[in-house]
Amino acid sequence: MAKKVRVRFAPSPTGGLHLGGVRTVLYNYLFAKKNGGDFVLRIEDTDQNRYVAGAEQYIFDCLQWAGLEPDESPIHGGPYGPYRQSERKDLYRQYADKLIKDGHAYYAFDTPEELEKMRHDFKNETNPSPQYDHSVRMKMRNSLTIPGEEVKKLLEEKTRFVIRIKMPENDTVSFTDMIRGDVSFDTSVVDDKVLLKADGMPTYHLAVVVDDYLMKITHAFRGEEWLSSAPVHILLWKYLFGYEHMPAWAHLPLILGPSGKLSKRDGAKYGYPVFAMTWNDPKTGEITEGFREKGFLPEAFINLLALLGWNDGTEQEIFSKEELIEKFSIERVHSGGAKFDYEKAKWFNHEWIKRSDVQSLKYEVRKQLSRDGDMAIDDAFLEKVIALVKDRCTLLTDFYDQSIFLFKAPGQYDLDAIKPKWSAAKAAFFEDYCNELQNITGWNTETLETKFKELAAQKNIKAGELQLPFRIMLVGGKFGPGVFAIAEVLGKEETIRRIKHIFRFLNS
RNA sequence: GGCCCGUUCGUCUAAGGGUUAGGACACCACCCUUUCACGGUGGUGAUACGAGUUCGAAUCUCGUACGGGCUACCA
Repeated sequence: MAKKVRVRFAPSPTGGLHLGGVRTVLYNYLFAKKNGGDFVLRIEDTDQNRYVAGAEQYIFDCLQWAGLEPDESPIHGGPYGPYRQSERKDLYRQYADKLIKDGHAYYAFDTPEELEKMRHDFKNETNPSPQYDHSVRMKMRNSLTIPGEEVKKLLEEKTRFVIRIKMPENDTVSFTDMIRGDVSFDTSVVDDKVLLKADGMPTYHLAVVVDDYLMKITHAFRGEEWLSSAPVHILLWKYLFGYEHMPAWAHLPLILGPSGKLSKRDGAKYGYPVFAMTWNDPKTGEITEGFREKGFLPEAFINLLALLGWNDGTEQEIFSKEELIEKFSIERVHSGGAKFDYEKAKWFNHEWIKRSDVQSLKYEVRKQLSRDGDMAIDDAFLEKVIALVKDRCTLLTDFYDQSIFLFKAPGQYDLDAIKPKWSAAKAAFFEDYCNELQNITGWNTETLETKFKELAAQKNIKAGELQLPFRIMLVGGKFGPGVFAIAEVLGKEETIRRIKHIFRFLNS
């Protein structure tokens, strides 16, 4: 009777959702789907000070865009709600009380000033950042040092207090991480973490354990930055609910920027996006461009994230979401941190655009083309265009530059590319070619090319020398798909019009 | 400083005692194409260092170095 797999992603709504966050979501999601389990989204908004309006909705939107929607969440609902920790506030106190009753936690009345003084007084060469731990707790103002009667009085007077865990002194806490294997900590070196804050809100440490228990979470995946505080959580599980209910842990390697952990703060400065979608910070007014707006396909985004630290053991690199669900295994996640490589990320996107069918790209491409004002675009025509240029687009945004000339005549022409070699003979060629085009039967790439080459041979001009001028006439510059294919899509009337239009410049 | 985690081409990684250490991105060359890409072929390029265990170590052990994370009434 194996328990039903239940996993959760528990972000705090403080800003944009970065690469590492989405990858954590992805691994949770894949693991849940693979094992027929549930994926829950829980909002960890216990810090009023860092709360940012709109961030929660933004996270939902990111998950929706990425196609990683949870089964249970504040908006989807579910049997274990509420899914916002701020709305669960009253739940946590009883667990903190139980810890106190059992001697695993205590009240601490120290003011911020007193804490600061402690850190200052105990600071020295060998201990640059003193902690509130077994070595100092007996020198502080808490229920361990203050007589019971007095503690009672302080509580009755509503003196501000926090509840701290009382870390055992000479114990070893160990657990097996699904990615790293056995990890152990000496409890003497971890501090007496605050579990319940003065405002009555739990800290992450208490909340994560209580909620994982209440929500029947079976597997807990989170970033490696949590590894150091794992002993606190393990102990809390032992004191409160027993190891038999504890989820299996997996601490995911970090995704690194050029120097260290990818930070939410310095998004723009790397030269590539770090957020899934553009984040507009209401506090600073700062706008940080996301992968979606940069022109990434959600399928590609997920694919590249999955492969950042995981592979299926074969040489396959392009995976659909369905394939990922089928092949994913947490044990194959690499344990080392991965530096993010934007070039490779773009390659994934390029591969996905190339493999996407025309239909599925229509919506996005239409959006790109309407960048500078809405355009009436014929559906069938759009399909032809996409088929013609998609292989040369790395980002969705490339569709504009690669194909806008098919919708409106070029704004400028690279005449310098042809003028030096222009001649009366060439001018005559194009004049005759126009006449032939007028009467051509079967307007397609092959016919256009055949006629072009026949005429060139007739006039004794190398066809190659005429192709560049032709390209400039149709495209405006030295880029784009094959000229004859372009002419085919452009159609007879427009092709002739463009040849004649630029013809005038060249003959003058 | 302390604790924890990590370390294979520039980057992401494969290889879980025996391989000419494989692939991908990027880079370079050639081919294709008289545009630019795509594509094709080939190339440069790595087991951090030092000990040990072993017939044999990228792989196991220890030490060193380096990198990262944590060290808040933030998550």
